[in-house]
This record gives sequence, structure tokens and C-alpha cells, in this order.
Amino acid sequence: MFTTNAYALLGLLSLKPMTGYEMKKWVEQALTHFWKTSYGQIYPTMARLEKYKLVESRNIESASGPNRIEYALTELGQDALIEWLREDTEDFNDKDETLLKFYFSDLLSEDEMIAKLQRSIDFNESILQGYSGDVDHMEEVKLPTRKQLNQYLCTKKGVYLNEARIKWAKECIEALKWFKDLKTP
Amino acid sequence: MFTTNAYALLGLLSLKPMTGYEMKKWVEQALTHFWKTSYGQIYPTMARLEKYKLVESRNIESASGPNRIEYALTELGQDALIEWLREDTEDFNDKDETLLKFYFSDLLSEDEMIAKLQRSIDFNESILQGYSGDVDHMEEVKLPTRKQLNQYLCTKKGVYLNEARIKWAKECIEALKWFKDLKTP
DNA sequence: AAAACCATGTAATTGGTTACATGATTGG
DNA sequence: CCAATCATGTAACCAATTACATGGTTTT
Repeated sequence: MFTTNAYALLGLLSLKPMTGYEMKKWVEQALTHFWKTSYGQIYPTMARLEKYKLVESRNIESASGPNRIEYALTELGQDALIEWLREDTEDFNDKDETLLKFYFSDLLSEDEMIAKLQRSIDFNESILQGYSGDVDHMEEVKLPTRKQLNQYLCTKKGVYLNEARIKWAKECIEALKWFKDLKTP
Repeated sequence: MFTTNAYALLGLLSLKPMTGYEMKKWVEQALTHFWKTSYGQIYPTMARLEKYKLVESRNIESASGPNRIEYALTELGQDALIEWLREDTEDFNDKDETLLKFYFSDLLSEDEMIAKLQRSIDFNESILQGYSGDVDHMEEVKLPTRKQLNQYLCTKKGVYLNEARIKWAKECIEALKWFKDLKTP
């Protein structure tokens, strides 16, 4: 019925009523690792969602600072969100540009590929380090809310996928070294 | 300079000269797990690539069957391809719809989420099984070409990412069961 | 005084998907 | 003879990104 983008915004409003500006911030802060959006999506989408009564807006006048428009999820909106949440989603990426390049990479030398893979390992390890603080902090909470638990598990997926990418890149380096030796003994 | 889609097509032509129809087939058979395309992309893109002399076409007349247009990579085209291959690519997905849904999933019951996660595990395990035949077959080759090695490693990435997803989903199920018990002892 | 931030929006462009259009050939 | 496959292409539509436009406020 709507795009994934629209449901993402409904999802944000299920947390609390927000302005378009706040939604953007939230996505940048909490969902960076698995989602992104832009004002060019947010504002037109909110207008559309309001037309279909999935959200309601109210004007917040402010003495200091610009006026703001806060959106809240309606009951109808929550129903639509839950319906979407129930749908199964295909879990894997149908487009992986890194892998696409790798498939054609025999046009580059083994050494060049090894260097490339090493850069990717370094990058992924720096991301992992960023996660580790969050994970440690979250594991200290002994009686989490459901939301906290879900947040923790979202981070965990990022960790596992990153670890898998690092494992793969390391195996690629070993394989390319082996192949190189095979050619020139 | 060009879109990823265009470089993917140049990559295919680096393997051998092909018609648009064959390119589509190749992507469907060999690259399904990490790429896709459509005629609506292929034919207009080939025209554009020919205009810029990155590919050359020749007409193959056939007594039986329709005439075909075969495209071949030019030297200029190979240079452009290699330039693109050299560029580092951001390795992680900025959009993961499964994770997005999971983030808002406290609107669904623990049991419903457990069932959903189990379906995802089943699906991912069926994909893994599909890979395992390929992997075994490829491991028997003791003196592979560089291309064969790359193919094998591409499949391996699919395996590792799938394993990571399964590991994550299993952890989610355990966590949700634990959380449920916590609520109702 | 300048930079950064709060806040909302629109317009142009790009990119991609899907459906449509055509027509010959091969296999069951 | 009917369905599937070979083969090339176009047009309409949809989604998303980027840049543009505006203007007030807070921080340095």
C-alpha cells in the first residue's frame, strides 16, 4: 500500500509524536546502521499519510524559534504499521557492489586485491569498535524493557554481519596469497 | 562517471562478448545472489556505452532465429572497468528492512516474533543448502584459475552472511523467550 | 560576525521497475 | 497447436537523492 519509507516514518511515530526535523535526527542517530531518509522524503510523505488519516498533525507555536508541526500516529496508522510489521521480509541483499566487483576482480593483480581487502578489514574493524561500547553498555541492563532488548539485538546483527565480512575478507587474502604462490613457486 | 549498473555490464563483457539477452541470463544464473538487472536497463545502457566507445556491437545474422546484436568490450571500456574496480566500495548495507521492522517490533507479541524469526531461519537454511553443493564442488578443484577462485570466494561470502543471519535470529529467539519468562515467572 | 543549528518545504534530476509491443523458433 | 524460449526494444511510472529556497536562533 505504502512504501517502506512511509512505514519507517510511521514506526518512528509509534515511539513518540515528532516533527519532520526530529524524525530525520532520530534516523541519523539511532538507525544509521540500517536505515536513512531525507527531507525530500519526509515532508511529502507526511502530507500523504495525513491525507489518509494515518497520522495527525498539530502546530506548535513558539515565541523563540520557528513554528513546528508535530505528527502523531492515529489508531488507523498503528493498524497499518502492525500489518506491515507482520509481513515477512526477504532477509538478504540482492545487491552487493563489493561482491560484484570481486567477481570481475581478476583484472586486478593479487597484490592490489589484497591491499583492497585489507582496507576493507580495517574499515569494518573500526565499525565493530564503535558497536562494542554500545553492546557492553546494554549488557549491563539486567531488567530491560522490550524496546531496550530490541535495540540491543539490532546492534548485535550489525556486529555479526561485520564479523562475517571480516572473516570473509581474511579468507580472501589467504586464498589470494596461496594462489600467487601456486603461480610462482 | 557511469552507474554501477553500467559497470556491471562492462564486467560481463570482460568475460566474453555477449548479446543483451545473454547478459540477462548470465546475471540470473551466476550473479543472482548479489546482483540483478532488466532489459529496461540493459538495452538503453548498451546504446550509451557504445556512444562513448566503451563497447562495440556487431550484428549476427542467423538463418534460423532472430538476428542478434553482440557487444564486445573495447580497450577504452576495459580501462574504465579497471578504474571502477580499483575504487573502494562501502562494504555495508545502509538499508536493512528486516532490521527496521525488528526495531519497531515491540508492537507484536514475543510469540509472534519468535515464529517470524523461525521462518527466517528456515529460509536462510534452505539458501545455505543451495550453496553447499556449489562449495563442495568448487573445493575439489585443486588447481583453479583466478576466475574459479573468485567465484568460489563469492559463494563463500554468501555462506558467511547467511550463517551470521541465522546465528542472529537464533539469539533473538533465545532473548525473546528469556524476556517472556522474565515477565511471567 | 560567522558558523552551526532549527525548521519546513519544493523542484529537478536520476535511476530503476514493470508492462507493453513485436515476432520468430523450438519442444512437447 | 500451444507454451516456452529466443531476442530487442520503448514508455509509463515510481522512488529517491540532491540542490535549492527561506528565515529565524544559538553558540563560539
